[in-house]
Amino acid sequence: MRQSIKTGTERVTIAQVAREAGVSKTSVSRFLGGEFDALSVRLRDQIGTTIARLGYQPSQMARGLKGGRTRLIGMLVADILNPYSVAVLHGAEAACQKYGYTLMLCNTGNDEQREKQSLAALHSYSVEGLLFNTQGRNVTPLKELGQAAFPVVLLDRRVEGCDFDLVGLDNVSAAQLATSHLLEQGYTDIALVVQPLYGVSSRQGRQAGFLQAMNRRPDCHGETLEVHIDQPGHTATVLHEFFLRRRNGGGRIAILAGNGMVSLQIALALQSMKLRFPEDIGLLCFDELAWSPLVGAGISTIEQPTYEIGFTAIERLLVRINGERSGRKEILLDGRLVRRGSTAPVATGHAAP
Amino acid sequence: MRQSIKTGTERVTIAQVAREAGVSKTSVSRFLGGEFDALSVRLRDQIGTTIARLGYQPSQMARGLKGGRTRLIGMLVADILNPYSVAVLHGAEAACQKYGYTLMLCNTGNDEQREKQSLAALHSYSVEGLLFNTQGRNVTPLKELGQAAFPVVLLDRRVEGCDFDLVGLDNVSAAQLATSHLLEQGYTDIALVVQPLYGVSSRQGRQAGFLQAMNRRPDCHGETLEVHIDQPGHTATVLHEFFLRRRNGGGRIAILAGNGMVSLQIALALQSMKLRFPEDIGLLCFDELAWSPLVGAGISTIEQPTYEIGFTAIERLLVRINGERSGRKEILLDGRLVRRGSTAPVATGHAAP
DNA sequence: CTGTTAGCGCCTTCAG
DNA sequence: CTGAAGGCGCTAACAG
Repeated sequence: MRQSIKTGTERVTIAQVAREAGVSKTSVSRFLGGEFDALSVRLRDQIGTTIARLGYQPSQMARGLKGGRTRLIGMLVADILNPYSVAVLHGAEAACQKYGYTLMLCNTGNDEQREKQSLAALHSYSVEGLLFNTQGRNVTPLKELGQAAFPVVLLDRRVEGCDFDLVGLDNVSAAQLATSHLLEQGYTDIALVVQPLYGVSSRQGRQAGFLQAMNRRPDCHGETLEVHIDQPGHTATVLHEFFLRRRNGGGRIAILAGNGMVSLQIALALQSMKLRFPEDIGLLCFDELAWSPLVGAGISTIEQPTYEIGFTAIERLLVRINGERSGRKEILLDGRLVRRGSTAPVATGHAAP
Repeated sequence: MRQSIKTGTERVTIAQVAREAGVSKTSVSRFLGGEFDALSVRLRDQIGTTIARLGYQPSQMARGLKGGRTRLIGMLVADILNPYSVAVLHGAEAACQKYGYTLMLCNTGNDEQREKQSLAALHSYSVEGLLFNTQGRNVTPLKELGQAAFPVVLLDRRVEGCDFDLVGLDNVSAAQLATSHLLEQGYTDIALVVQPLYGVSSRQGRQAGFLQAMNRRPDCHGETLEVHIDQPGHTATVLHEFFLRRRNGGGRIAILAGNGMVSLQIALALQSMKLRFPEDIGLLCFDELAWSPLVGAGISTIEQPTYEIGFTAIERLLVRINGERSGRKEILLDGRLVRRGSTAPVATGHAAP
């Protein structure tokens, strides 16, 4: 006879519904499970009415406890401040809503310790599966999941030694597309600017595509520049050195930014160096951002189908959750080139001041 | 003796730990609950070792079922594509991680139907509290929560007829700050451009601050422009009309953008109208965005302490969850003016082409 | 078609 | 200090 001190919201239970409807809990449970062919019309109506009247909602906790169907999906994001992650999250959340799942979100901030803790947290809630955008280093905890055949779909970044499904961009093709575009526009000295390659397969893929495209043009020069974007001024320094190194070669210089975070740093660096694009330097960026059309004459980009990536990843995960046991599958979606002023061909050599 | 067909990850249970450690489930439970003073050192060690060896993690589902402490917090976001929401989410997620909670995220896309469904979903998982960034219209389901004294903290937007706590920007002051800045810089014809005011208290607050500041300057002209940013070209049209209407008044025109989403539309519109700032028009935007420094001579902004808003909101929610019953509390944080080129005072009347 | 009986994994009295 | 027993809300055999 104790009163709940907590909220006053006494949760309506299946037992209450059963009692008020004058039936057994089992029947109510069947109703909830949609087993209508196992219920007389009379019962069905009584139960339906009572549920509506009481505003009853089954507890997913209790349901999950029994059968393991928690209808929960965990999502681990390497960096929630990265617009890419958010865009993918958007698609994933939409898919979850469509299929009746709920997303538990953890941001790891590219930290392996937090990644591990978050993994533990999600596990403790018996999520049915995981969408995983890993930070890349020290992936032992992930591997354990793999051995346990736990449903996991990787986002964007592959993990060595694990045979998880993956959904992401076709990085090699996209980078080829990007590089070819720059070459076609008459750029001859191109720097691919990326965050540290180590451990991040998508960056490596983009580099591979870049190199392949450059190799077809021995008359042109290509190099990869690694920048630490959390280190203030680093991008500007690296860029400056590159520019000094190549400016007198007589070629036309361009930069290919490896992702949206890098794009921002590059745009800021170019601004501080007073370099305009495309007059002084060509610029093409991975990731279409809200502001891509706005800066200078507009920045050309490789747009990723981010919403689709997130949505597809959830669908793939649900397939796994529903028991599919086939081999590892990679779903690579195509990037799209968005041409803007920053890669326009400049008539003649327009010298910087 | 049935094998789990699902994953092969046979969940380690408290019973297993108890058996292997040669103790009772109760003792293990005490260990988990931190009741060490009720355990002999020997037991404590045995249990600790066994837990570590088995990699046991208690099921939050089962825990929650019993006592209601699910350690789950639901977050309802009006629009995940709004950078503001993401920034707040960032802070909220960090706070959750700090305090051992996990976030269940739902995006309502500013749709009242989805808001209602998401609410139901979160409820079914027995979240202990809710962070709520409502779409504003039709708030009956929210009110029911209020009557049940369920812990809720509102983000950014107030809800009429509910006495929930709220964390957000001090919109009135921030708008005064913004408007004053424009006036000080010599702008005389100012348009506050916002999304529809109806039902969204933060927009109304910003308008109030704007009007208050304008009223102190009867020699200047201020008006509020509502735009529908999902309607292509609408912002440009409204802006164009405003510009035509005021350009011959001899005053200096400026725009105050009501939030980040609007800022983007305005920047695009101005670009298509070939209007430069500050030469042709002044521009000040609510919400500091990654690209604010990049466009034109840089866009002046009112920066919100978004991370802090999210973090504080969680902390406030936890206070409520832990039983605080005091009256409604509003925590309003201050905005910060970031001066850039877009509100620079222009020497003389610089006519547009 | 319907209800009874057992748990799911954990916490919480209540006895030793 | 320790453990046995009961129940949280729900589902899943197993009988009728």
